[in-house]
Amino acid sequence: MTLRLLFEEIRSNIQKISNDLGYPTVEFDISEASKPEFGDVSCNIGFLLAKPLKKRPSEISESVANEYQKHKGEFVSKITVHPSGYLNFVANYETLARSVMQSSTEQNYGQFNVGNNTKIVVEHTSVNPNKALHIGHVRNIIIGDTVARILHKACYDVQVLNYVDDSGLQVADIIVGFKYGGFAKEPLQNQKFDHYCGDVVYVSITERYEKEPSLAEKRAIVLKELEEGSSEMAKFGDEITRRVLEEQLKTCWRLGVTYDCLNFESQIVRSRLWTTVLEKMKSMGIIYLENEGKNVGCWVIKSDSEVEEDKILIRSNGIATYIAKDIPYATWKLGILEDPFYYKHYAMQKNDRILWETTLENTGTKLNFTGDTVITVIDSRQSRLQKIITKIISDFKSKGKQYTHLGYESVTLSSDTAKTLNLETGGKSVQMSGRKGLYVNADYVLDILGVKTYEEAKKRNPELDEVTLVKIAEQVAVGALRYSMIKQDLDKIITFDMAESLSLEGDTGPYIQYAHARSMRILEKAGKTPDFNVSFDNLNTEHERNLVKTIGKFDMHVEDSAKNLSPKMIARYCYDLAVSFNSFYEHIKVLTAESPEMINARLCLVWSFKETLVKALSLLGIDAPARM
RNA sequence: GGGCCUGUAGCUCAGCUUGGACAGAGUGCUGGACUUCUAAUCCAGUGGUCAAGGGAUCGAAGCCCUUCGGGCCCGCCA
Repeated sequence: MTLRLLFEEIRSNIQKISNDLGYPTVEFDISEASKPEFGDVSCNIGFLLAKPLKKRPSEISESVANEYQKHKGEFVSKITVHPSGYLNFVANYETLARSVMQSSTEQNYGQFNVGNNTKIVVEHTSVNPNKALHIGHVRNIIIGDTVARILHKACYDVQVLNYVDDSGLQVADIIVGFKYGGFAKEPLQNQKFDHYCGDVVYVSITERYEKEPSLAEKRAIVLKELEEGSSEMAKFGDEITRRVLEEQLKTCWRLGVTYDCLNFESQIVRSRLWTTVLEKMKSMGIIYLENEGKNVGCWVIKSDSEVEEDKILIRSNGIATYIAKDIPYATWKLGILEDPFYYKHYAMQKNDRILWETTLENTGTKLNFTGDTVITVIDSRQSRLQKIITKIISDFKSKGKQYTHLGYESVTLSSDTAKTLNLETGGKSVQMSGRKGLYVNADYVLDILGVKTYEEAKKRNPELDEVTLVKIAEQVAVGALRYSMIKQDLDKIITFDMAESLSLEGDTGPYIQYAHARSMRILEKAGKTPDFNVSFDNLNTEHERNLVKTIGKFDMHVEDSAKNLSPKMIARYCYDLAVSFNSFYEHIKVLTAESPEMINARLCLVWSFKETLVKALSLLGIDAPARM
């Protein structure tokens, strides 16, 4: 097992001692010591009892320590009291090392049961299928994918959805471009179709609306025809959006992201879901038909507060608004209503994960992609709308169902990067805009990163063949991008700078991957599998102990990360693990250690590290190449 | 006007949920370490009134209040 055992042992012993001494019950903390010289684990019980017992914290800690000395347990070797009042513990490293290292070789090491196999749905990506994915979408995708991976590790039964908004205005725009704007259906050269639609057709056509009112009129007509499912226009729209989607998904797969099911908005609109939900909301009195005032003739959600406006769900012309389309989808995700869809196979993804799509045609296949908890990953500019949806869902009072909006701040472009897109911002960063062509495509970033990582890998490993080098370069490029999107807090804006994103040193994905490559090299050169059935008494330098401890913390970080829906905690852990290893690597020789026993023990440690890092990195969707 | 987020080293950020021991990284800058398991590395130095003020507490970067700065959202757009 892991460091968790050490913590739990100390906790239960102190609880018992405190009871035996007749102390009042307090919620004391067992935490990692803040500095190595204090030991490994600290307890603050002295501070908490100081007031009720009218004694100095150190005095109380002293009494507890005296009792503790009598039966130290399996994992503690030393107890000390710091003058400040803290009660500090030093681990029994031999026991700890054996315990940690043996469990680290298990297949499911790091797993921790938070979810109890509860069904949970994560929806992310959900990009309009009229353009390529840009760096802002990547943050959404990587957060969603990482959270899904972590929840899976924390024993949730996870399904991942991607909502395809194929019936909106943005789609109409590119259709106008093809039908009336004079754009050829095929891009020139080898341009990806999604890049063509977004970078060329979409940007130009929105620019032309201003000068050509006739085009803008066409848009309204196209939009209307798109919503009528059987029209020629709808068929054409379907063909185009599917081609864009296909290209978008290639980018997602390139990033190591996979899904379980694609939901098409057009189908939700045409299905009976919408009318059912509408009736339900009407009958429950959640929405009202406005008889007077500026919203006359609209179905609205009444606002609770004075200052907030009522929210219109159905316009006076009978057409639903943007937010209205999200409500039936939310109920579908939670499985509140009967599922109107059939399912068909869309694609086979890596690791044999099948990607399904919804369909209204009777394929005979019924599947279930719903969950008791739904997590919708959307940037926090949508917080207001998401709050309304959450409220409506909770009004439905379906037992045990929970709708959660996982928000995050947006990605902006640095002033320098904006300048390369011909926008002078005067040193300020700027919000991206698909409409204005102000964005950096994900594929482009990966390509540029790939060139750099390829050159590096080739320089370091001239003997490797081309195919291997290209693969390593791509893995490192993806690692760099994914890590940069996840290491920061969700509430912090990421200012994307092209030049800066090419720096691969320090707190980056490649730094962590490099630690793995180093460990692999040692194991490779050792030429044998280490024997774990030995004593690890000899691993007694600070570097070795520190590495053992860090390895042993994996499951605690999985638990925290899952409970807080905080992917950065795992990023942080991967970095800490790599730092521990690199420090070990620089100071401790493995293959040239003084005795065969020492070599074996250190090889075990390297092996444990490697196994743990690979598992932790896989939660971030980052591959760990053996060479780089 | 209302709501959400944010302010910690020159720059980018951890730490804040759950208050406690001298406030940590990366980057930058200065210097050092490759005939050695890959230097995408390591080691040392440099660098901070934790935006400001007040409050409760034995104790605040953290909790509460006020103020100031920055971002975002408040449409019969999506």
